Amino acid sequence: MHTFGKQEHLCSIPEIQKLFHEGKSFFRHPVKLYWLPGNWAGKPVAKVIVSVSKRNFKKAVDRNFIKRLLRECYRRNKVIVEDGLTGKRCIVALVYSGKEIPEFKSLEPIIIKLLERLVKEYETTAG
RNA sequence: UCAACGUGUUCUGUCGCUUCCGGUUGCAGAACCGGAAGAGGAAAGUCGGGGCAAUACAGGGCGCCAUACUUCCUAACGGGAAGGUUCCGCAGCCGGCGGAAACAGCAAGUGCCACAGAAAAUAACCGUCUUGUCGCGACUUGUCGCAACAGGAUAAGGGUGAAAAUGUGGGGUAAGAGCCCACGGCUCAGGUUGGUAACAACCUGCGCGGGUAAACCUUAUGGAUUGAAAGACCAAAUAUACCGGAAGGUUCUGCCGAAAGACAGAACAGGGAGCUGCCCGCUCCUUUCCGGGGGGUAGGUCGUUAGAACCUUAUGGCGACAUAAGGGAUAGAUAAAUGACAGGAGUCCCGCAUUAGCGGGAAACAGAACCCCGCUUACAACGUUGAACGG
Repeated sequence: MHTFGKQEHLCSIPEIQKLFHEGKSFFRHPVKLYWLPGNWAGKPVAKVIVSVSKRNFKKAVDRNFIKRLLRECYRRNKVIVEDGLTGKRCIVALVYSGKEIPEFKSLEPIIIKLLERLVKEYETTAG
């Protein structure tokens, strides 16, 4: 139910490059969300990648921690996307662009808002 | 306080991640269930060295780079062990202890040495001594003294400086000087003794040359380059060299042929692209379909986790370490797993009580990326050991 396995990760290099070059994005401090509609036949509704800038966090420990938080937030709230976009497919990137190490409790509501907005935007652009 | 070494919190619940094993369903791709394992002493910096891999490579010289007291250890190292020398510290000397060293050569050549100083390396500014000329003075009348100018000798004294030409004493001399002598210091050469050696002690002899090689350089030794994104293999889609099969407008020419026809070339038609808002026009290109197929992209598999490894004991060695015997072993990700939340336990700190206790807070440095051996740097708290001496 609340799984976040390998299938739901976005791993293909060309797809990632396409997402960051052509994808639409919106921002809610301190996380930026990129997205594009996908067109595969398989199971997951969304493939997700998380990213933290090396410029803001020099230590690998800090970057790993933030990525784990982002992944955890998505895992707990991905029902929003699965219910909102049944039958559709999309690829998503969550980029942390803040400069301080966040806490789980403050980060989770932001992710919820972002995912709700993603569902709305997808419906207005795709029809 | 400093230095060295060691340890580097832990348990339960809920949800979740990666790998492996087992089971169920399914033709299969997969899905689900259960179980096991899952970051460090530095995983870091990527600074040495090696394994491994690819490429290059007759042999030699020059060049370039690295290293630089000695012996030993090691697969190897710029690492380590033991020892030597010099310097520093323990208020002075000797011993002892501790620490530091880019510790081969400036006595092979070349260069450089700020400021100050006459001068920074073929030393003469002041001073000291002396010769000549001219002048002045003295008197015992051809000597002495003083001053100026010109020349010579001199490294004893002065001041400058980080550093000024071997130190002290004596002789010597016009004044001086290793010029000579005594006792020292240092360099080189030779020898004796001890030591594997660096070196130390002593003896003899030539000598006295300032510093600087993290200046060029000289000597000796070593050195191919790249780096797991190395490299090996499998390989969708799309385009396609090449091969096979089928179909392939009209006319003319050449060639083969009796003919049918095949091949080649040209023109026209057709198709496509460009110029343009459109037409005309001009330029360029020229079969189509099906099958095979090589290289090769996305992606995947291997490399890829048992290794010069670790632990214990014994033996050898001052020691680094070596040898032998025995023992325990599952991290393998790849836009990159090892987590989040909640609640305890232990440790430390603060406050209140100062006997149990209560409340609050803190837990560093830091995240495997082919694998090893080192070095360097970071580090809360706790534990162990050592440290400022003798005559």
